Amino acid sequence: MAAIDKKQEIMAVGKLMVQAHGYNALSFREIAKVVGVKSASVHYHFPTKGDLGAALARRYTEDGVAYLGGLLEDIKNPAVLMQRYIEIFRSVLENENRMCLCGIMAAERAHLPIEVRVEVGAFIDANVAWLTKVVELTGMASGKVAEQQALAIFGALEGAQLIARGRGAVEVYDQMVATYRTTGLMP
Amino acid sequence: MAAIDKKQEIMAVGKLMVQAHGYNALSFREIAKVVGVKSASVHYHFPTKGDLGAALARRYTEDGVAYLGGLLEDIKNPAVLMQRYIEIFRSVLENENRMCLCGIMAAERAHLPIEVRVEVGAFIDANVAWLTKVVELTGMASGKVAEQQALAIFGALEGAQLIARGRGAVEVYDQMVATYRTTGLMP
DNA sequence: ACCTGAACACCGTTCAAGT
DNA sequence: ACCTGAACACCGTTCAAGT
Repeated sequence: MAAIDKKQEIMAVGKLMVQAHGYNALSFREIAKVVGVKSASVHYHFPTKGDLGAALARRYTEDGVAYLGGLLEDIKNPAVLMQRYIEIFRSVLENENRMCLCGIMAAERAHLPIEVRVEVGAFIDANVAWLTKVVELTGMASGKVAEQQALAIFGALEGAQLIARGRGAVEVYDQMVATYRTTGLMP
Repeated sequence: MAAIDKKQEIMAVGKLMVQAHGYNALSFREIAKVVGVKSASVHYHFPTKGDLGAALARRYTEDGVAYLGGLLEDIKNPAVLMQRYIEIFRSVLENENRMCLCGIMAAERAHLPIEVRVEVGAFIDANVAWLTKVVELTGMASGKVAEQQALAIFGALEGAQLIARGRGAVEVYDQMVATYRTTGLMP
């Protein structure tokens, strides 16, 4: 069988770099070393760093959407759905203190090339859309109000992940989520 | 009168750079150009980039603590105190879409030098301590529970600022805060 | 179609040398 | 005490040249 596509290898290596240290830690020279080519070759596949970043974010969103869509088909209980969603954010944190690829990019968003920013926006939109459905399933709210609550939930979880990561303690994430729940922000 | 201390000038320029684009956008060569010296001279005042970043964070925390302390003395109504706190985050966003200097650094925390990380941690601690007092004033909670709620509020506001900034829309911040309030996360 | 070497303009950092 | 020039090892990017 043929060797794995260089393009796929580059994306795999790049994804880990971003999750570990953010977009600006993406290094063409570093990727080249790991993949076993020269940095100019990486530019052949992804002309600019922005192209690579955008490709990573787009792929990540596609995978996430597929996964969340599956959950929505399999599970009808909104509390369980939310629990699963919370666990996604948690498991990424547990995995070498990484962050959701788009979450960390959202944090860097201001100094991101426009093409990456667009993909990160698409990720946020997809998440809020999914959360809106879950909120509606709970009967807590519907329509515009449900969407607003979904956005608030997303923002709160992003913030919790960020701070827990800064502390290097998953327990901080758990604690914050627990408070979000008891205060009624999320089911 | 003598020219302003070069060290102070460097810090003033550096502060704006971080608030606008984050820690990694801090450039010794760029600062040197603006201040009118060579980059090696900036290193004379702040040996490493970490030293400069830590100094900026420490100063920012000191100023913040002084301001918040003043609020606590002048205002006894916790709802008003919280309103003021929310407005601080909001006004920074309005000011050229900047972010709280430590907020943006908190987002970058994972790839920050340790000495900067410590200062950012001190900023978070100071904010949570202040928020804990406000929560206790409301009578919503006290002791450990109040502290947990304070942490949750801080994280939620950070998240809201982050996302609103990404969107480039202050209204998103307002909307999220409104939801935090109606759901009972904060007074 | 894919890769490379070499160059360009950027970094932070170090250090011997100047005043 | 404060500043500088020059060097070092890093960036992303470009491009003519190779297979």
